[in-house]
Amino acid sequence: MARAARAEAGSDTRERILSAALAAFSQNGFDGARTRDIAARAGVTLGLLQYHFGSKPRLWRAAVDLAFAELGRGLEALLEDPAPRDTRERLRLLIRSYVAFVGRNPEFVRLMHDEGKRRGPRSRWLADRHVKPLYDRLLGLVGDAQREGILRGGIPAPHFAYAFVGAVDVIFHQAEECRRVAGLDPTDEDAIEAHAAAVESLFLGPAPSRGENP
Amino acid sequence: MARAARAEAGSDTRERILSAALAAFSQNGFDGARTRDIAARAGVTLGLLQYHFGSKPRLWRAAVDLAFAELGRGLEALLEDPAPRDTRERLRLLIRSYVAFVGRNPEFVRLMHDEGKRRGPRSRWLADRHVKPLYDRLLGLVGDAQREGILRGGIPAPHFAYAFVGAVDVIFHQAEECRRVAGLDPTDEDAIEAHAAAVESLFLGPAPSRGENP
DNA sequence: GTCTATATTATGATAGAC
DNA sequence: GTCTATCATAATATAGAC
Repeated sequence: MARAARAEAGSDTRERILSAALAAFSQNGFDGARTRDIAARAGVTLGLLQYHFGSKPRLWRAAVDLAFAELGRGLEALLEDPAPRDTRERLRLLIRSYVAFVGRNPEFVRLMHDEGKRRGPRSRWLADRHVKPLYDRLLGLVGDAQREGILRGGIPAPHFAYAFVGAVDVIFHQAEECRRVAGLDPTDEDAIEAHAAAVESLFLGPAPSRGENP
Repeated sequence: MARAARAEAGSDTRERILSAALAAFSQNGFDGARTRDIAARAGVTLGLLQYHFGSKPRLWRAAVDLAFAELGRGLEALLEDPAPRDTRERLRLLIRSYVAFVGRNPEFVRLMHDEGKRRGPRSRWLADRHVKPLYDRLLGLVGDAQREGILRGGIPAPHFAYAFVGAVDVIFHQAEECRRVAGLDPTDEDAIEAHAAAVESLFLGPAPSRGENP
């Protein structure tokens, strides 16, 4: 099994590089991230990055694919599997899960925001390959929930969708700023929980009949 | 008036450079922006940037100061001058003005988001000098409005504040992405208006007694 | 697969003429 | 104040040994 062993070892290194790249790109953006730094974080040398990924843009794309795969694993299970009682409860779970995912993986939002503001091939690749499918699903959910009267109507779905993801994402995207100006670490589990409750309350309205004090 | 004329000319060039720098830094981030490109956009040469600002970080700070000065002019007038009827109406106007400002000056949010995610001297300078004062005022407004029952209570003010700015900012920050995935240009005046209405509805609740159709 | 060079640009900064 | 060089460095990418 010499071949399998080699593949195994190589694949492990590949993953360490990818993980380091994800961290570097999300912290410093595409331009701010340095391939030398990524190699050092992964404990390898520069030449190996070139061997495995060929170029900085290719490495970036592989890292983005990884980030979205993690999001997929975090959300798919929820959306398909554990039978949600009704649409409202399904939405509530989705909000909770999304806030928890972003709170624990803020690098995901940072990657998206670094490119979402630009024109250019990277930006288009990201929008077409990853953002569009997510956006379409979110738009569908919002539209359905509005028609069922669960979400406030009268708000165009795109504006609703962007207001929602913005309300969730920014506190985690700006975690450093938040720590400094608000003295609050939003990535604490307590803060994640508090933010999930805040977003749920703002977008779903106060929970109906759960026996809490007025 | 030879001296004044020279100062005038110099000051005009300085402003062109600053304006070009603001555009470049907000589009591409600090690391992505190139001093050569900024010089070209301003119609001057590299040496002149060095003469006027000394270094790239100093130029960046000057551009950020400019962006926040523009925000200040956009909001101060509103917060002080045109007597608002009551707290609710004052909040409503503030929301409208902030959405309009961000919609017409998305570079402002992009500057903040490029640094708010990082550690480092630039990030700290921005947080301490510009973000903290704004944040404190917003926190005060939110707290007051919650006590008066105008804003939904039970949400910790920092979470409310970040949810609010996020709900406003992201659609404009991600304008390029939004055009591509949603087919909507959020910087259109109509879209700005629609987003202001969406945020107002989400955070202030439906307008009371304005005679619209159910 | 992994490393140690090295080549090639392109960047921020400087020096000095006008 | 403004421009035209030029410097020094740091980045990505390549070549080739092991």
